[in-house]
Amino acid sequence: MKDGAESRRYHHGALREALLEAAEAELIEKGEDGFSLRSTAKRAGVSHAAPAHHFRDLAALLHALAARGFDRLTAVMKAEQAAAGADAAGTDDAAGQVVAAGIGYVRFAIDNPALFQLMFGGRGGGDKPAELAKAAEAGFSVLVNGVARVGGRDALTTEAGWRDVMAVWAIMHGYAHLAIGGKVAWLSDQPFEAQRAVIADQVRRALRLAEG
Amino acid sequence: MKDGAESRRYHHGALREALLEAAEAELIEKGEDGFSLRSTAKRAGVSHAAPAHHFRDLAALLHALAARGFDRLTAVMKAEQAAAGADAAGTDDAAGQVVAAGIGYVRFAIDNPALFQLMFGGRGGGDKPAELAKAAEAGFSVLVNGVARVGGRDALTTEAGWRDVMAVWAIMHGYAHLAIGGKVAWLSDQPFEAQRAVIADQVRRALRLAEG
DNA sequence: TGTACATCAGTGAACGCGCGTTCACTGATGTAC
DNA sequence: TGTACATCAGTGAACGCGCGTTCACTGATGTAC
Repeated sequence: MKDGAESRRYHHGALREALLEAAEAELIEKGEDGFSLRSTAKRAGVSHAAPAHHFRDLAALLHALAARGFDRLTAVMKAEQAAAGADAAGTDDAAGQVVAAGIGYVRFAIDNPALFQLMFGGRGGGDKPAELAKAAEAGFSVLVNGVARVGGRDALTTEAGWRDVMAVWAIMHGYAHLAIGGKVAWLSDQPFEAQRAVIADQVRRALRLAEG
Repeated sequence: MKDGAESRRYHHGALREALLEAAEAELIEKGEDGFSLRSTAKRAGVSHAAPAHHFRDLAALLHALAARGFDRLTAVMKAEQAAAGADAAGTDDAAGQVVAAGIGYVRFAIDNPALFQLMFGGRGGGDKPAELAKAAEAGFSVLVNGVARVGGRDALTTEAGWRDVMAVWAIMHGYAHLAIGGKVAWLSDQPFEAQRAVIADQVRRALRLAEG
């Protein structure tokens, strides 16, 4: 890591990162089944034994990949919130922020279906490392904070707040999962932009807000 | 099949059914990864080559298993509807039927997590047989018909009806998926009965109905 | 600036494993006469 | 009721495969003096 990111000296210098990128590409191409450590190493241009120096085992690699996924999910949600805030810094703002988070959530899922499925209950189970839990929680707290601003209360300690959070999360998650799974042809066929209004409507239902 | 269901003559007589039951047990014990044709055959007490006489290949077995799952999902939804109808054949009935269907949906998922995940986008992808699509549609139509009764319109040909259907489906599906995935400790720790009120509330939100 | 040495991150061969599938086979079942 | 025969549903051996992981190794990198 002494010289820049372009460095291709061998000892590779950034193999861990390269492996994670290769792993994600493999995941996209082959799906969760079909994914393997060996083909990931091959894609990274390295012998199949090399990853052992960076990841204890296959599960560790998948956990790291999932953690990165949660980081990106959080970033996408926040980016949508920022864009929405810029658009209309107006009256309905708090609800608009939750809607934006929801749109980001679904957008991430549709843009990264294989990763999304890995993150939520996919392969590499067992003892999740703390790093992964922490990344997942960061995404969750974007949602919780948004709902708290709408309700004007702590969203996790009151029954009503908790129900709001669960409703929004469930409806976003369900929509994302159904869209990814191709269970609803209409969803899968639409470009994402056409789905924004539907998602916004659904989040508002979950919060018991009037139609947008 | 000449004599009763108890028959254990060899030629087994009901190997296809026995394999499906063994496969489900394997799925529950080992999860989707770890599932294999060979261990399924072994569990059914038969050589690992025997299944080939009943299922073209592994994918065919999984598709059949998923189709059975959809049949049972449909049955559970209808059973909840029947129970709800018996309880209170009253005013709010149409909405109550959708709520009951939603409760049945989630209950099935929680009682059969591995099967539920197989049914929705799990392993054995590729060309789904018509039998599977038909079984899935039967479940879907329970939901659609229920929503139509609430809205008093065809739920699939109007935009508003379509949004109602999607909102209910998404929120049920998301709740089920999150509960199964153990993402929400609170959910996973509760007995199902304690979750009924929460699920009912969520379905009512999806339909834009007043609090139950 | 040069040399000796420890450490680190690769290599490639080898391991044992369980998998799905194919194959020739066998023996029981059901049918035609 | 008995016999010949086709069909069907099993068996067990064998195939080739890709997998995760281990191992002794090698050669480059970085450090101490």
